[in-house]
Amino acid sequence: MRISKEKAAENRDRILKSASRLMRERGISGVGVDALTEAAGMTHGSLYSQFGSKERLVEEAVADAIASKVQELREGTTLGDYVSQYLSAEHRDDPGRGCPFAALCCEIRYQSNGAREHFTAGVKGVVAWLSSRVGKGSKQKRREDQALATLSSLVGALVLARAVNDPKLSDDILRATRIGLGH
Amino acid sequence: MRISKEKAAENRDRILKSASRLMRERGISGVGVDALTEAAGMTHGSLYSQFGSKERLVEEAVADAIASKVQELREGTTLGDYVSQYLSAEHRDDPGRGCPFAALCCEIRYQSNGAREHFTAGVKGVVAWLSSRVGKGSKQKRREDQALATLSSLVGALVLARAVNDPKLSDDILRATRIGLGH
DNA sequence: ATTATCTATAGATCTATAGATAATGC
DNA sequence: ATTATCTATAGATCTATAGATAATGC
Repeated sequence: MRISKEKAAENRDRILKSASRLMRERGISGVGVDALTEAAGMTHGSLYSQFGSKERLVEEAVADAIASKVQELREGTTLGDYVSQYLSAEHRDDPGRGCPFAALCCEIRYQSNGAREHFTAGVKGVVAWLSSRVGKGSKQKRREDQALATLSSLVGALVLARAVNDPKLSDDILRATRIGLGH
Repeated sequence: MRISKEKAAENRDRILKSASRLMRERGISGVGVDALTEAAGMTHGSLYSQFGSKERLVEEAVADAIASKVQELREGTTLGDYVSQYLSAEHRDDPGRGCPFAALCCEIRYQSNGAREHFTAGVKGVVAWLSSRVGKGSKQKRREDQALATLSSLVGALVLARAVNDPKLSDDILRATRIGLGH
């Protein structure tokens, strides 16, 4: 049952998109090759012909997740929009389509150099984006520091809001951090 | 080869302490029952007589890790001390003895209710501690919000500093967040 | 002829249990 | 007699590979 080049490329992309979502929902070590390919409607064999190993799929999926989130930013998002969307209950409750930094920040330490490289490049990209909208009028250096501190707040708040058991505490973390960032 | 009650209690504690450290170093799903007991000088069989399951050991180890970190706080630590120690290169490079929130925040979602409960209670405890030293003179509500935002910044910065591949970026995240918190 | 996918399976690892062992605790 | 530990092993799951299949692409 050989498949056309076009169809094969589609299948590859479907595995990549499923992986990108499942990794964020269940963690990288929490999802096996069976689950990854089954979600794309295939058996695990095709993962190996398309990517060679789980490790390489993870690398591509990390890059893809970050790229598609950065894509969303490009179209004239303001800092205020970004912060309030980032620290919303909707974002907290939908990790699969949410920020890859928040979803993968703890696990990325145990991954391949390639995956960590993509993650790091992604952080630099978002920090650059934030730098251009934060602390208007300040010096370049000061703005980059503010961007780094802002990203830390955002990621920390989201991750903690997802971690705790108590819905009120979770809401409070998001709201208090929003206020702390001036939104 | 039965062991005295005293010795058995010591063994139990040694498993607990190893688990508390290994979980933070390698992640909960990154460490198996063999590694957990071997680090305490025993075979995996004793884990089951002492704790019944990995799940219950994890619950106790989460509670123990948090309790021993809170212990460190009690003795007249200032907010400034806490922040600069928290955001230090030493803390970043020694997760096994570091903050359990930063180490486990992403994985705790997948754990038992018991483990999440201990985590959540720990967060509340540290938030209360921070509330009493933050924004002197402000109203109670405002101080709690500041405490929540501070904890988000701390955890986010540490987790990101550990995640990225680039040592300079990692240092910058810690430094910029320290400045952002006014230290 | 090439190759994307599937099926079957290998080999490693992971959690858990059963039964044996031997010193403690009564 | 009780019980903490060890050893052996079950059973599940995980990553990866080999070989068969069958439609594409030349």
